[in-house]
Amino acid sequence: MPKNCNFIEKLREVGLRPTKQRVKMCEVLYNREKTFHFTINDLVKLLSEKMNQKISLATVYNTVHAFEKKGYLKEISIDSHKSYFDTNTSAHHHFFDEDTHELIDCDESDIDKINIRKNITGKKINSVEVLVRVASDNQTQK
Amino acid sequence: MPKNCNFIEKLREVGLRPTKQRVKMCEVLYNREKTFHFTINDLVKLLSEKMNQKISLATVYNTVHAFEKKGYLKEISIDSHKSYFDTNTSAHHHFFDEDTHELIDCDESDIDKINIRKNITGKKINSVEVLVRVASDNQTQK
DNA sequence: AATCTACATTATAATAATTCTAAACTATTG
DNA sequence: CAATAGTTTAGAATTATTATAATGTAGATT
Repeated sequence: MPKNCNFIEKLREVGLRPTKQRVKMCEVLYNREKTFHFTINDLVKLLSEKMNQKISLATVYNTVHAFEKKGYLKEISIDSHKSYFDTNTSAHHHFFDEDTHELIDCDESDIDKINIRKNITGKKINSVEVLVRVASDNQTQK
Repeated sequence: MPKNCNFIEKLREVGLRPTKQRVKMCEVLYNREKTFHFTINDLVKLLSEKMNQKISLATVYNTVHAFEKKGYLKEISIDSHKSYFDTNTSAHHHFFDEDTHELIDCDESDIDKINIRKNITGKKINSVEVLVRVASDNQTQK
């Protein structure tokens, strides 16, 4: 979703009613310069603290999953027990900072196109994603 | 850990006492032809059903984490809310079958070496892993 | 081989993330 | 502006995991 677009229209386009909770969540998620990586907990905090918007936890879960299903959010796999989401829904790779637990997007140019030589009969490739784990240079490796 | 090796010795080597629970878990995990991918739940089931070994859930968690810390197991990132582990602890890539939720190892030859051009100041790369999601050919894409 | 002690195991309680439920609410349709 | 189908909500339920504290045991010491 582009920044400062008509969120009401964008929600209607995919068959989601533009409730005030959903529109507010769109503003928080998409009105930013860079793509946003977050956990549900991050988002709830942001909504309540920064926007003093009291949206029920269940609604945040519902909405994030609705946005994901409609292609407005993407879930990212990290080995924690939390789900991370990304407002950049295009196929792209990530760095994960193991010190700060922050996700960083990779540009197209950062990693060459991955060539998969393996083929599994009857299965098609849905996505190919690289996760690069980084950590502070001056510390013992995990 | 190699198949049919001296598990008692292997445990002692890394400072873990070879208790009967740990040795039994070694047998279940490492006495196989191919590498084994599992969740804690899979492992508990295997231990109780196939081996009729009643090992407490807490011990399974403790032991899996102990084995991981000592480099005998590796955690794999999948977007589920469960942790997946792999008896193959070398750096390697995976296929994830979204239909069956099964993990499949990639051979060295399946994917070219990944070249990372991005550099984050003060951070070193700990690992680079590719996850290829596959699904049945004749179904609507997720 | 009996004893000691630090490490392990265990059942159970606690916590954390997420999902479910069912009642109250609201955006849209007619 | 009433009907209704989709939403929101608080709170309960569920699931995965970790903590606790009592009991058990491997390996060292006598």
